[in-house]
Amino acid sequence: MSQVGSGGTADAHRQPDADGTAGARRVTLQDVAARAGVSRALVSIVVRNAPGASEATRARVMAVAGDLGYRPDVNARLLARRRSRLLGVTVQLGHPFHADVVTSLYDSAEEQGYELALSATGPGRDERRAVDALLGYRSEALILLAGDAPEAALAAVGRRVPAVVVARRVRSTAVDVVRTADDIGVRQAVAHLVALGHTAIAHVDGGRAAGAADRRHGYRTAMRRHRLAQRVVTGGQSEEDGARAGRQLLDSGPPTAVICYNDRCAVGLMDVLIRAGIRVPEDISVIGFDDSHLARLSHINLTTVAQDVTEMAALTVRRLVERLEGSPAHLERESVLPPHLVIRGSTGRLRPARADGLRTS
Amino acid sequence: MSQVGSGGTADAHRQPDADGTAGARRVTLQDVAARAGVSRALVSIVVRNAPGASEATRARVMAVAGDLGYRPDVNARLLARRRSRLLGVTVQLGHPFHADVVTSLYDSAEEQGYELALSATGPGRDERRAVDALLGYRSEALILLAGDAPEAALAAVGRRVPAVVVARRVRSTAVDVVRTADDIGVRQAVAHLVALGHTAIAHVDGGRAAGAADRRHGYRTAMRRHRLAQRVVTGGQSEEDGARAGRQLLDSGPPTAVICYNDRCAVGLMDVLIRAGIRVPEDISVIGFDDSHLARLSHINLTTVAQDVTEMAALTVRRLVERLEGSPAHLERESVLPPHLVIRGSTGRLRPARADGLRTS
DNA sequence: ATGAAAGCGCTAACAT
DNA sequence: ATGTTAGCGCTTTCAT
Repeated sequence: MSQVGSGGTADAHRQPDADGTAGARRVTLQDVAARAGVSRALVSIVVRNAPGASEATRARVMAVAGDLGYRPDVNARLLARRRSRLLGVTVQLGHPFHADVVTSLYDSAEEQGYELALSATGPGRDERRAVDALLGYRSEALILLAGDAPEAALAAVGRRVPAVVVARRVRSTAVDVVRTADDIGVRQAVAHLVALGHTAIAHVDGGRAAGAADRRHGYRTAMRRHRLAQRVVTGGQSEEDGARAGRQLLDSGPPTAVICYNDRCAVGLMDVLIRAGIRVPEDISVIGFDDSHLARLSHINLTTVAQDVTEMAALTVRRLVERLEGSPAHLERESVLPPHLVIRGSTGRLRPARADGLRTS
Repeated sequence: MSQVGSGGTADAHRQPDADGTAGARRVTLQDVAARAGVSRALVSIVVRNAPGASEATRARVMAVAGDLGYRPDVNARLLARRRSRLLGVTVQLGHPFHADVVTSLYDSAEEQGYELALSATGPGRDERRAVDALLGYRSEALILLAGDAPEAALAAVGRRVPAVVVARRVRSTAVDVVRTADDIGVRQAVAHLVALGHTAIAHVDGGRAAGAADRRHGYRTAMRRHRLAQRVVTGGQSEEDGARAGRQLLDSGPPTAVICYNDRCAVGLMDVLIRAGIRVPEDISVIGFDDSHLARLSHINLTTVAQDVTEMAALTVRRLVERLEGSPAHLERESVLPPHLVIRGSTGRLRPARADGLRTS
């Protein structure tokens, strides 16, 4: 209550610019203890809501703490505690799927009484750097989401601390893996398209991206089973990659349906196609992967293979916690979750005759 | 010394799953010191690369540290140091502009010898929570990027620790602000369109989002100056908002040019327009804001108002460092950076006659 | 129920 | 150049 505005009991009210420098001395446990007339240990008990303090003291201490604007120092806490209860996460900034996963991770972690430490990868900052930072923060375990470290590096990490690699296949047994059955997802996508009457189904793959090999394999297998001609175009994980593939498809005569490595790729592809006058889904059906928020946008309305993000996050955290707390219920290192197809508006029944093909501007 | 582990130089090589639980005991300074036969202080000096150790010792200690896989504990370091040199950042995951800013912040911070702590906001996790986490980590100063906290809360934060709000206007003098001259950006956009012959220029605004009011105001002012009729449509900061606005524009007869609150909004709008058979830029010109990587995608190729992200990041960090280190060169609390228009392919000269308008499907 | 004391892993004077 | 000694802010036995 006292924290909101400018008034209150005023200790917290400071003038950072009065002296130019903002010597914001931290309010410590000691301060609270002194003011409340008790020992630090007792204050510790109270603020942690641990047993061992009378209601009266509890109330008084809490009041003082609030008054002073006391905020526990997480670091000191970690240092003093045997355990840090910190889970480190490497994430690729600006990647919708990662954003979704992290959001779920926050929930799962909190549920289990753990905190999350984030470290971003990006241009000039690879997963290795991110991992180093996380380890330096005393993360007890790592969640590798960024996906751009070589397998050997991942294995090395797994040998130091419990780690789970999310949404990526890894051979090494040094790390746990929680991923989606990518091949099955693509298989479902193919089946859906076949049921709609499509036969000319292309796959814009993800190149060397996480899961790309499996998705490609799933496509090949499914097409073979349906006795259909395969057509794989090199794509990638970004919109730009999808756009490039789209242009290539345009040049070489587009199929009637495309399954893309992921939603971002599909969006890039669709953009190029639509700008060329090809209608989705009337002229061509498009399927993405991830069911990220991109796919759900009303105007995109993309049929896509959904990964069960919530379950992946929950499983990831549970797995790590089990390892950390020594109750290895799961002995297998790999969990493969089934995906499911979310049918939206970007796929449709094959029209006997193509409307008008390209509209030459 | 007996604690080092299982002997040999291969101490770092562990089998986390041998016993089910991964009791990964940390390698401490003490361990290295014992093994190298020197004091902890000396090891500390060496690993920090601080002056006060002979080359010989330095080499030996480093070798041992490498052998043991020693990794300094950032927390303990922070706790022991007078200063933490940690800058906390609230960021909205999955927001392209934020991703760009954070990337630059990492660079600027490193340059100044500071580290970044990230805390994400998202569904079920507001900026307040993120700030709490950051403060708990002992951040010496805060960089508020997420932008969804009420002003009063921001002011409260600024009163506790040096803070700069990025890319958002704030009245309170309790926080520093580094932002772009949003109104000027939009003014440049209008000028560009007018030069191309446009007169029916609409603005899809950002509602209550950061900077939206200024951009709206810039639009109104510019249009008034050019003696053009104003048309403001409610938008928002996401693709979805842009799409909605696009549909509205479609219903009520589209203008010949649109200036959007940001790139994401512009992309959503364009998608809807293009799907309706309207060509960009032949039939309608579209301008975004931010020059995020979205705008640079080859198929989007969006004319947009660029914010100087690099400079914003540098300024933000410098400002904070100045306050922290007591050299308040800048007394003003607010820095407003000039934006500049990046002309790409989504804007073009007005065609005298409209091609064919909507293509009724 | 409360307090005293011993660390957690590190840095920073201050000796030597 | 190297070692000693205090802490940093907190948790945790162990007494009282």
